[in-house]
Amino acid sequence: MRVELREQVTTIIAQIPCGRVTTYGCIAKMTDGATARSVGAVLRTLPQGHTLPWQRVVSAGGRLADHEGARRQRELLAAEGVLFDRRGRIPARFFWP
DNA sequence: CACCTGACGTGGC
DNA sequence: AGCCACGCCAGGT
Repeated sequence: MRVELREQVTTIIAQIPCGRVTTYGCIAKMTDGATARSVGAVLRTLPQGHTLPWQRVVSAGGRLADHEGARRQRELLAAEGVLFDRRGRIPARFFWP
């Protein structure tokens, strides 16, 4: 993918406050031409040792995307105060712009 | 170049 | 609610 795109995406994710989340689609709209799928591609190919709060990126409707780290993601979010409703979804009040 | 495979979103049923 | 096409696009084979 284009380098500027990776930079835009990583920059945005780095700005998500602790205890808040945002979606792939939302990030995509903030960048210049990215799609939700390409945002996912960026997260998938992050280098080892990065410090990005990747756990704060969720799917539309506050659901967690189905991937290997989903279990871990849920723990990290819960640890920073993000709650899940009984259907496993994150309420809108935790969304960052 | 032609496929295939995803950390997606939306709309229809 | 759950399932399923479809559109989308970056990377790998």
